Formats: sequence, C-alpha cells, structure tokens
Amino acid sequence: MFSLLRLLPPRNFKSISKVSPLQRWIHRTFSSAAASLQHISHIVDFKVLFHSCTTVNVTKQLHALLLVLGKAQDVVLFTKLVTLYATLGDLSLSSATFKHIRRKNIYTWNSMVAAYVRCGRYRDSMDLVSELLSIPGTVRPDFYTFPPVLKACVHLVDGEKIHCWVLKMGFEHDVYVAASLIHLYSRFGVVGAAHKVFVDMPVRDVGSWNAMISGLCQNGNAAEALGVLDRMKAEGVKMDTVTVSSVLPVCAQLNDVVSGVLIHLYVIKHGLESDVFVCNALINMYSKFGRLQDAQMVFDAMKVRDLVSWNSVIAAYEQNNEPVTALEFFKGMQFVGTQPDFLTVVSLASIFGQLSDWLIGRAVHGFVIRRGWLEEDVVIGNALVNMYAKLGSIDSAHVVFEQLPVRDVISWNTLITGYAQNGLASEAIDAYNMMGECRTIVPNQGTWVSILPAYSHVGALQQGMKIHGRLIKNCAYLDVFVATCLIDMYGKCGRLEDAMSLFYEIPRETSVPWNAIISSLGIHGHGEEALQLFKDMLSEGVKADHITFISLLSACSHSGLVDEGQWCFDMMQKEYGIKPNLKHYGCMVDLFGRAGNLEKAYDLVSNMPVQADASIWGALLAACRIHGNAELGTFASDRLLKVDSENVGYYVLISNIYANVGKWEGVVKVRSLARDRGLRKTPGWSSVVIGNVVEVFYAGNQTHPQCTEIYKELRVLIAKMKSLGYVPDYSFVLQDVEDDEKEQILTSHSERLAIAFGIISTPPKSPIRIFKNLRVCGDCHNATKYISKITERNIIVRDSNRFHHFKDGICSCGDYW
DNA sequence: TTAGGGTTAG
Repeated sequence: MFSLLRLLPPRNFKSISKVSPLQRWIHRTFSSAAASLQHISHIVDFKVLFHSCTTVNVTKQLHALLLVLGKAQDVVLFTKLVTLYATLGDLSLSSATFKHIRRKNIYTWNSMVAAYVRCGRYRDSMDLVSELLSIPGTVRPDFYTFPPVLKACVHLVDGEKIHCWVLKMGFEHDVYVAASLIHLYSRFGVVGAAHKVFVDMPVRDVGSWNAMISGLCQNGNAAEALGVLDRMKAEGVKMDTVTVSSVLPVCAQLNDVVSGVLIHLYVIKHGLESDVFVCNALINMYSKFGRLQDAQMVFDAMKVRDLVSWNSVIAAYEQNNEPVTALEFFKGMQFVGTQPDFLTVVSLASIFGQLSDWLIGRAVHGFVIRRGWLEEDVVIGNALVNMYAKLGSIDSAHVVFEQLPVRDVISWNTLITGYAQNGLASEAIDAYNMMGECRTIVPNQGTWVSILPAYSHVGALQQGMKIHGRLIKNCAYLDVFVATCLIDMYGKCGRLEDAMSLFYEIPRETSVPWNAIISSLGIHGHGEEALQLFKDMLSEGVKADHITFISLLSACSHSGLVDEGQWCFDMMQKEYGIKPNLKHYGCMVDLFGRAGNLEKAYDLVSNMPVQADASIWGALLAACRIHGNAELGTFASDRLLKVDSENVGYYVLISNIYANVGKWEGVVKVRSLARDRGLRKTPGWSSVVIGNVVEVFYAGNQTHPQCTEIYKELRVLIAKMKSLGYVPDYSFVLQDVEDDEKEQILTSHSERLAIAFGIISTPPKSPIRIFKNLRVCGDCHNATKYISKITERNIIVRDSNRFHHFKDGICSCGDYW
C-alpha cells in the first residue's frame, strides 16, 4: 500500500492522516478523478501490492482499491484474492470473493478448492469439486485440482472415489497428483497401494521420493524408508529440506546415531540449516539420542524459531529428566511472546509431575480446562492423568480419567501404570480388567508393560503366564521391554528357571533385560550367578548403567558378597563414571551392615555427599537389629524418625532392637510413641495360590470360610514348635497388651494364616508359595523355619524385599530380612 | 493466477 501512497500528490496526502479509514479515502479521492484512475491502474504494480498484504485488513483495503479501480471482473487479480484471504485465515471473505467472480476459470476453482482445504473445510472442498464436475462447459478439473482434494481425503473417507476420478482423467502420473496419492494411501495404512503408485510413475521428482519415504515412516517401516532413501541417492536425486525432515525422525526411531549425524553434516554442507522444519527435526532427533548439547546447539543457532522449535527443545529437556532446564526454555518462549499450544502444555504437565509441584500442576490442569483442550485432544487428558499419578495423587488421576470425553488405549495404560507405580497393584489389575470390557480398545505394548509389574507385585503367576501365552502368538514377547517385564514377573513369582530361559530367547543388546535378570537372581539369593551374568553382559559388549549397579549391589547384599559388592561399587564410579545415588548407597549400607561391619556402614552414611533418607537409616537400623548393636541402633532410629516418622515398620524395628538387649523401657517408649502419633499400619496381607485361585489373608482374618480349620492347624503347629524350642518374640507386637494376647496377635499374622491354609489345602510335603506385601515379620520368619521342619515342606515366601526359601528348618536368607 | 511431499505427543 505504501508504494501507492507515494504516488499521490502532497496536497491530498496531508488529509490521509485525518480521514481514515483508508478505504473511504481511496473511494473519495479516486472516484472524483476518473482520469487519475486510469493513470494509476496503469502504473501501480499489483504484484507488489499483493506482496505487502500480510494482514486481512490490508488485503481488504487492496480489495476496495481494486473495486474502485473497476477491476471487479479481473479474474486473475480476484483469484489471487481468494487464495490470499484463505492464507490469512479468513475463509468467509475468500468464498465471498470467489462467488462474486462471474467468469470463473479453472484457476479460480482450483484456488477455492485449495482455500477450503487450507482452512480445514474438507467436505466443502469435495462438494466444490463435485459442483465443478457437474457444470457443463469447458472448465474441467486439471492437474492442479487434485492434490488439495487428495489432502482433504486424508481427513475424510473418499480416497478411493477420488483416485477413480484421477485415473479416469489420466492424471495419476503427474508428480504432484502422484505424491498426494502416495501420501493419501500411506495415511490410510495401505502402503502397498502407495508403493504401486510410486513404482508406476514414469518420472519421479524429489517430492515423489519424499512422499514414499515419509509414507513408509508413518507406517512404522523405518528400515524400509532408509532403503528407499538409498535408492533415491543412487538415482542421483538430492535430498532437500523435506527429505531431511522426514528422514531424521527415522534415524531417531532406529537409534541410528551415525546416519543422523551424517545427515546433519549434509544439512550444513548444503546450507539447509536455515529451514525451520529441518532444525526442529534435528532437535528432536538429538533429544531422542539423549544428546542434549547437540540439540541445544541446533536450537541456539536458529535465526527463526517457531512454536515447534520451542516445544521440541522444552520436550527434549523434559524427556531427558531435566525439568528445571525445560522450564527455563518455557520461560524463554514466553519472553519472546510465542503462545503455547497443547503440546507445550503436555510437556509442562510432565515437568510439574517430575518436579512434584502439586500446586502448579493443578494450575496447568485449570489452564487446560479454561482453554477447553480436554475436549479437543485425548493426548492432553492422558498427560494430566499421568501428571497426577506422578504427583502421587492417584485419586485426582482417576477423576480426570473418568471425565475424559474419549479414552484411548494410552489413557488406560496411563491409569494402570499410575496405580501400579503408586503401589496399588490390585486397583491396576481391576483397571486392566475393565479395559478388557471395552471392545474398542486394543491392548498394546504399553498395556503389557503396565499390567505385568502389577501381576509381579501380587505374585499373580497364572495371569502373567496367560499374557505370556497371548504374546507368544504374535511374537510381541520379543519386544525387549515386554520381555523384560515377563522376566521380572517370572523372577518375582518364584520361577527363576522360566525367567532365565526367556532371557536367553530375547534380543539382549541393551542393559534393560540384563538388569531384570540380575535383579531376579539377586532376590533369589543367587549372588554369584548374578555376578557371572554381569561379566557375561560386559563380554557381550553391553554397557552397564546405574540400574545395572543397583541390581548388582543388591544381589551382592542379599548374598553377603561384601568384597564383590565393594568391587562393583568402585568400578561403577571409576570405569563408568556413574555417581552413586541414594539407592546405590542404600545397597552398600545394607551390604556392610548385614556382614556385621557396622562401622564401615556408618562411615559410609556419614561421608555420603547426599543427604541420607529414611531408606539409608532404615538399612543401618536393620543391620543394628541383626547384630544387636543397640547404641548405634538408637542413634540411627533417632535420625530415622526425624526424616520419616510415619512408617510404623520402623517403630517395630526399633522396639525389636531394645527387646533383644533387654531394654524394656525402650520398648515401652517406642510403643507409646507409635500410639501417640496415631500411626496406622499399612494393612499387611499375604497371599497363597491354591489351584488357580489366589487367596488373600489379612492379619487376624476371621471371615475365611475355612477359618476354623486354619486356626486349628495353627494351634497344632504352635504346640509342636514350642516342643522344638520356639519362643514367641513379643517385640514384634507394638500393641500394649498382655503376653497371651501378643502370642495370639503373632499367630494370626497374615503370613501364618496363608501358610496354614496352604498346609491344609495341598498334599503333604508339597511346596507352599506365599506372597507378602510388606517385609516378613521376624517372629513369623522364625516360626516358618520351624514349620518347614515339622511339615517337611519347602516354604517359599516372597516379601517386599526378596525370596526366603525355608527348608528343613533353615532359611536361604541366612536370617536376614 | 492455482498444486504435492516435512518437524513436536501422552
């Protein structure tokens, strides 16, 4: 518009600033001087004017000018306006302009069709093409008509119909039309049809290759996509920005760092790094590789950044567990005035979940509600369910889940995982069963990865095996994450042999399955084998990570392998540069403490660079109990109750230490402390599987149909145990009651009920497997040794820590629990 | 004057 203003005489120019809007002014000025109109329409370069139309308002002014200049029937200029309005997002002006053009040519029709597609009005674009086909005359669809319509078909279901039109008119070999067809078929998952269009093309340009490559990628055929890329290169077609931005996600998916970096070099060499799509794809790829520095380097070098760039860099830090840095980038995004979209908020939800920031997490939820995004996309709802689950607020997670207008398989997976990770295994199983009732939901890899740990947790071997059977049918068990869950399930359900044989069946290039099998060996007390497997892992060239060392250190600690544990701990730091975290320190304190080296354990706690938490003091306290060190025990319990005064299990431990050294006043003190604080114990339960039925017992259960028989069996057992020297250890009872009542309380502990039920429900001498959700009680541990001797049975108890194999009066754990 | 193929997700 400014080039036009410069043409005007200064006398009139003066009045412009006062007489606004421009449209009115133009009308008055020019209609009074028809000669000037002619003059101006000759010298004004409309192309330049179109170029400066960057907003709807300016375009409206140009539109008015064209009308004033008597150009209303200039089909070329008005066709341009149709496109321009649509590009600027004003479809109603676009279609109004279209309707006013009397002598529409094919350019006009094509522009309107494309305008509808650009603004997401797919059905209207189809209707317009039908209208065009139905009107008699010489205006017929051409090469240009179909690519936008085919794009519309991606969102509709008329793809086949349009392909027929295309074939009928003989347009299928046009490179633009063919690329759209390939894209369309790929989007509908019909890769074969897409490929046929591709191979039938007599001439292919880079766009054709791009369509085929991205089509393959979007259907999960990543390796094939790279194959097509190689063929493209072999035919001498050069990659452009579109090729690069389609292929980089493939490198990320295949974890192919070498190809990814080579393509990055190509980008630099060919000057493609000014393309926003390319840079965004690079950021995402480096993020998936975990190479945050490279991702940030690309981001920093970008001259133009769009919403996707910011989302990508925020997600990069969020997904690599650096929520604080991610948040800084979010602030940077706000600083430059880029408005967040729902994907930004998906990252934010995860960030505040990771940061355990409940208040801001809720604010994010409120923001989503105000924007109405929950109704728009299921992804954002799932992100909120996940956020609340991570914040430990599983009830809120459930409420959001219930309110979701649409639930997909990921909504269910997120809920199941949420329950499982908050220790609510049976709720997770209930959710999984409810999901099974929704016919529209097909479980996927994520479902198995969420439900199997819940089964492991409660020891539901049968159900776990049922899933294994289902997965064998479609080879889904070969997926390394699913297989790892199965290994873990077999390990935790006492089937170590099955865990081992599955381990040797599956691909094991990453540390993930190794960590699971090492951990399984550990909880079964097979420390030596765990170490051997660790050595095998290294000789197979698999890189150990911090989880490997947690599995390994805990295996050493369960088996009392002090020197070996120390060796691993040193190697982890020196050779792998892994800084020990609280879990590693916890294992080491356990290891030294259990072996009786309390001084070393205490030294480690005192010299840790991180603040000791309850698990560390708990480990030290447990060691003090085993070795009867009341002095250090008192100190540790003091510290322990400062960091966690809510866990009643610790009070039991402390009371037990005092009792063992005869400090009865200490026992009384701890009991009253527990009572005054109103601590309620996490309900302990034990389960035993009889046939296919899982029987669950809570302490003091009186409601089981075979209750009378169970207690009768227990009375018989107690009498025999006492004759063999069993003395009940009342220090495991926190209630302040008489001794005979304490004995009664111990006798009705859940593990003992489960064992008694196992004895009366299975043939003599057959093994009994028990699961307990907490650590097995010390007195029950002692009692079970006697029971295994009296009944000549193997009794296998899995508690929250490890397996205890009781046989002939001895426990595999060496009385450490 | 009109057109294709591309980057971010729970």
